[in-house]
Amino acid sequence: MAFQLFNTLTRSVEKFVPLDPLGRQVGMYCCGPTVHDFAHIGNFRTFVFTDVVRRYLEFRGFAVKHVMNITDVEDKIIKRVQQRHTTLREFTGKYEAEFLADFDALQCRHPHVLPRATEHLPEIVSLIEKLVARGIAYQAADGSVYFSIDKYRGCGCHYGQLVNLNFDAMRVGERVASDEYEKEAVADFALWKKRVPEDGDVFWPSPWGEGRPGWHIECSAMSTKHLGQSFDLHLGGEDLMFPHHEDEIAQSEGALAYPPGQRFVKHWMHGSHLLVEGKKMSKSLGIYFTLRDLLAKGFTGREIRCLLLTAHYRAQFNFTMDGLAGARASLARLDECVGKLRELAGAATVPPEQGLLMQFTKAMDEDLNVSAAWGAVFEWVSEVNRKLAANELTRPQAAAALEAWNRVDEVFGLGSSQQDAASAEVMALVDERQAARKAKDFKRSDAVRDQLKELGWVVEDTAKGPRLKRL
RNA sequence: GGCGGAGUAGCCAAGUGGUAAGGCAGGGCUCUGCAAAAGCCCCAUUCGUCGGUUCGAUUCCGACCUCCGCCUCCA
Repeated sequence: MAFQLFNTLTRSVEKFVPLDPLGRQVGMYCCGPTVHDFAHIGNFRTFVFTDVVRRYLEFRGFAVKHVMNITDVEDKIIKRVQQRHTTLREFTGKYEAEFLADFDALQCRHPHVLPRATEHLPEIVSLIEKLVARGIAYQAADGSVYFSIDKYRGCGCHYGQLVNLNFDAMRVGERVASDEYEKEAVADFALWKKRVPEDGDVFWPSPWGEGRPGWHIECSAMSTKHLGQSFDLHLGGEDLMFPHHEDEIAQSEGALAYPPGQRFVKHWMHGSHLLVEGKKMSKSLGIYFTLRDLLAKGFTGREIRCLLLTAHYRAQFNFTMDGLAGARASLARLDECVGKLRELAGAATVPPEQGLLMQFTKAMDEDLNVSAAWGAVFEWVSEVNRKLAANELTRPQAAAALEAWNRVDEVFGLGSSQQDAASAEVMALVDERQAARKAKDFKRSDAVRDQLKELGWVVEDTAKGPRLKRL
């Protein structure tokens, strides 16, 4: 069985083979957040996707170095810093902290390196210098430095690796009036933006005068600094394919001397976008959620993560409240089964049961087919439940099954539900209900059960006595 | 206009040239004082529409319809 991933460069599913000759180290770069506001659920779909890629690589035995940038200087950021009369550092620091709190709530593993654009000015400037030296970048009359796609192509480089481009047929100037720029060609993009009054004190010195870096260049500078000039995986949302990632390739392959056959990134992956309640997300129409909106509605990070994990990353996914309720119900079924296994398994340590792991691996090996993987998990749940009901599971078997689930959950990252301990008051009610049941005072015992329900607890009568569950 | 993706039960969602995984919701039964949980059973003769290829297509080909994404700083 081979581990295969879709590669945007070839538009096909390919066997994943790392650059490392030993086949062990994997360098992975993910385009991180622009910290100008709370991130929304669409952003988090992408981050959960990248988290699963990383976790599955680790599950497969690769030693992953995961780098995710923080874009902490950009047009919107600067505008808001001015509006709020604050400093760049203070403003971006707040949203970066909020982002990481959300990241934690969704149980995403932290990247090993979280580089910030503003902390990589020397690397950025040096990369632009290389491009200028090679004649691929030029300083325009407006003082900004641009990347010349014509010159780049003149060097024998290929622009348009991720998307099929036809500049003649493009609707130029749809979003940005082309006459605002003094670029040689509309497709050229900014590497260094000259300081303007609206920038306030957000600027850095450079050989081309004071200014700030363009957007794309930071990712080229930071990824190659932390992962080397060639690395295995680069991930992001589908909207980043063009121009962001295409420009990253151009900057990197234009500036750095790549030996024949070697390139900037071996494998590009892009996550598809999200619809909310069947509609495109729109801030102006209020069709979007931040994570805190959903937490405020009483959903947990793991429920949201679970829902985001139900669809394949390249398929458009419709995020709905109904879906969240469904995720909650299926998690409850899973938790119930795992909880029973845990009770039976005790502290026994045994190797994991292979059946589930084989089915799971088979599904995930095919470009992270999470739906098929869930299918395997729930078939396993049914089987475990059947054996538990028939009393056919020995302690070591339960421990082996539990261990298999734990391995699967290293990838899904759902963990256990938060069960806080019952208070003395609750325990007293449970005892009172037991006494009433013993005396066959069922009216009283049902009343106590309702009381417990109001306190947020469900009591289940099992062969081993009452069992409490959080509502 | 250019390029790309998708249409599978009430909802979400896999999949295959040989007759449709799984989850949620729903119905019946068993267990239970009653519940809950769990088990058992039922729940798409059908995969956007129309043609074509084939012994056979949801799966391949063509046309059409619908939805979605990118087209210069949006995950």
